Amino acid sequence: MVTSHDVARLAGVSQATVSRALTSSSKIRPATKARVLAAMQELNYVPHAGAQTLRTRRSGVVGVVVSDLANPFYAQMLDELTRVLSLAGYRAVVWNAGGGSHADALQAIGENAVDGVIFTTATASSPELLEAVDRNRPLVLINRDVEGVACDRVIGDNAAGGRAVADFLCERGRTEIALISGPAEATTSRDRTESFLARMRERGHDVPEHFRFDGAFSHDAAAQITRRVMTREVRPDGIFCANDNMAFGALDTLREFDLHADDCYVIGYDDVDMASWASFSLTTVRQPIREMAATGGRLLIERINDPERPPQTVTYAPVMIERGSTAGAISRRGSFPRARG
Amino acid sequence: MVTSHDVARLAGVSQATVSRALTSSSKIRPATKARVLAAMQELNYVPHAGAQTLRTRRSGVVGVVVSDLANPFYAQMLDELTRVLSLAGYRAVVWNAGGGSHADALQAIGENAVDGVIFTTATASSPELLEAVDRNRPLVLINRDVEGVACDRVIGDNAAGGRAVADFLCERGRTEIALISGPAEATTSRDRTESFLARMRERGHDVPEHFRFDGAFSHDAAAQITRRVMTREVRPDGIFCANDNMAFGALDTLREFDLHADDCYVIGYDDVDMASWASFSLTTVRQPIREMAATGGRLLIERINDPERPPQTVTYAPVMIERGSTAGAISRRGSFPRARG
DNA sequence: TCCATTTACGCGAGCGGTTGCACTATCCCG
DNA sequence: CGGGATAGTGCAACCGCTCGCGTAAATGGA
Repeated sequence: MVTSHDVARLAGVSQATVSRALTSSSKIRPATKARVLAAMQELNYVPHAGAQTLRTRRSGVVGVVVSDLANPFYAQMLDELTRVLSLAGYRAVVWNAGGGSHADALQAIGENAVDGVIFTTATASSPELLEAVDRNRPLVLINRDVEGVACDRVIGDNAAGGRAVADFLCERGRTEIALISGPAEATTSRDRTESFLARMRERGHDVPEHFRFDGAFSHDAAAQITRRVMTREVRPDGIFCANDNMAFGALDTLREFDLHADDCYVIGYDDVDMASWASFSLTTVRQPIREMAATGGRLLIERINDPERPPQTVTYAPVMIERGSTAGAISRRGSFPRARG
Repeated sequence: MVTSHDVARLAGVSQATVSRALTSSSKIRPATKARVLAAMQELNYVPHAGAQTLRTRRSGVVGVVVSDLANPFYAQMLDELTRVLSLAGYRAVVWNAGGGSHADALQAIGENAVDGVIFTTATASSPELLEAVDRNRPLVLINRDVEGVACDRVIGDNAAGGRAVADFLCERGRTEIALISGPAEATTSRDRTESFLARMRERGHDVPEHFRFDGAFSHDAAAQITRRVMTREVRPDGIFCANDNMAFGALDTLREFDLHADDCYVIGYDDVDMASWASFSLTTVRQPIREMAATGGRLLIERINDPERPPQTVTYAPVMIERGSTAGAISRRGSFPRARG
């Protein structure tokens, strides 16, 4: 391995000067800097990241915690995050879902392996998280509102989104609605569904227990639930899914049964890219995923550079996007269910 | 920040002994180890990753280069990779696509910031890559066959897959085929399409120039191309897309036009999760994505632990998966949801 | 031309761990 | 009960880089 000493020897300067040629802050004569850089080039010198981290307490790495990359919402989020972070000169290490990824990420920040962490997972608080916040670790929560925790976050107004869906459905005369929510721990799902239910109740169209389901944010679970509910005696004329991924599952099942928007509206949440594909044409509530990701990245970097900055919360207003899955006349067109297995 | 010295003081041992309590290899009396661990616990001690890397020349991090997380193929690949790597005690840093990500990743390995790199991008060779291989850096290529480069790789037999598609189509009597290939640099696309074209020619059904397109692995580009080709005087009765993502685009357009498998088969490549969704029901060539990812992870770790191990190539045989997008006998049904532009 | 001021570079002390070596305490066996 | 082997711990030298301090060189003004 070639070190700064080797470069120094070749360039005829001290090792410290080699270091100065790298850190733009320190003063060095242009001529010598050029000589050093030439020597680096010749030797193919690359500074040792670990050594730099050890001295500077900066790793140039940030952690990103996602919960399921098979879910396009997280994939798009990560896509944008890696993009903006690398533009800002940071690398991104990714923790994927399951089990201990939160604790792992917080441990990594303790190890000085990462300069900060972005959580995109929608689960609630945890002792480790609170402790990390207490220690003033640079943390950003995207799409996850933990009350009373002083840290940066960027969120969509899920409660407003849920109400918008209720209003939309009622105004179209669809009031027999099935609700497929996400996992109980996910605050995003809770906010969306609770405000949805409250608004439906306000409007006099309470959603009965037997029309409420937990789809765990999963395509297959939602498809299954839809199958169950659409083969019942009393069927809904609309389904609200707490995210797009589940809505795709619902649409898949309806398509199997040869059912249409006429028969049953489907509404999702997030507006991932696929929602606009012709095969789905999904009515949904738009969250500006890429913008939220970019903002999250920005907030984290600002905080890394200024740990004393007061925490900020950036909120995005939801926007109903109307597409084919809620198009068509209000009246039902019979002839169902007709399952194909 | 609490260091091993602090722990040593509290536990009444030397700093070196604290270190020994961490590295399982070194000998230490169980009693003292327990005392040290207790002290660590009390002080919330976490070893400094950078310092460890500096001494041991191991970072416990591996790099993963992907080219587009909005493409579910890469998302699933990364999903599995992060899973197996974290199981093996490694963190994963992700480079995303565009421009310099290859060079960045190879630089990171030079910085000792990562112990190895997995490339999942299907582009051809590059000088930097060859140099890194020369230096015996731990590298694994997934889904990317660079000839004459001595490094580990895991690939699907793309040529066999392309031929299988040609045979499948011809045996069904579909011979007016449009081909939507990936970007020219992608060896995977080249292998699939060239062998496909060769086999079609062998069978006496040459694919004319005006039925060959470059869809750049992109959903929207493929949708666009399909729109163009299906509004011509002479239309194909089948479309072979070099990956599933483009096939979804083709299906979307066919659906807009209210066309069905009767009118035009669609075949993709990869068999991502979505391909089996009822809305697509896409006939495709299966690559065992998750298994390939797991194998790639394993190969990299083996090589990190034994740099002298001769490079291995693991090849997976392709499997045609037949679904609705090539089910000719099924009668037309009304399209749902009906697209509204 | 000479002195005061600025600028550029070398020196060396760490950053927080790991590990070879030396030393002591302990053990086993005759 | 004594001597050699062994296990457990401390000491100190690094790993490669950054940066404060001090000095030599360069600069500017009179």
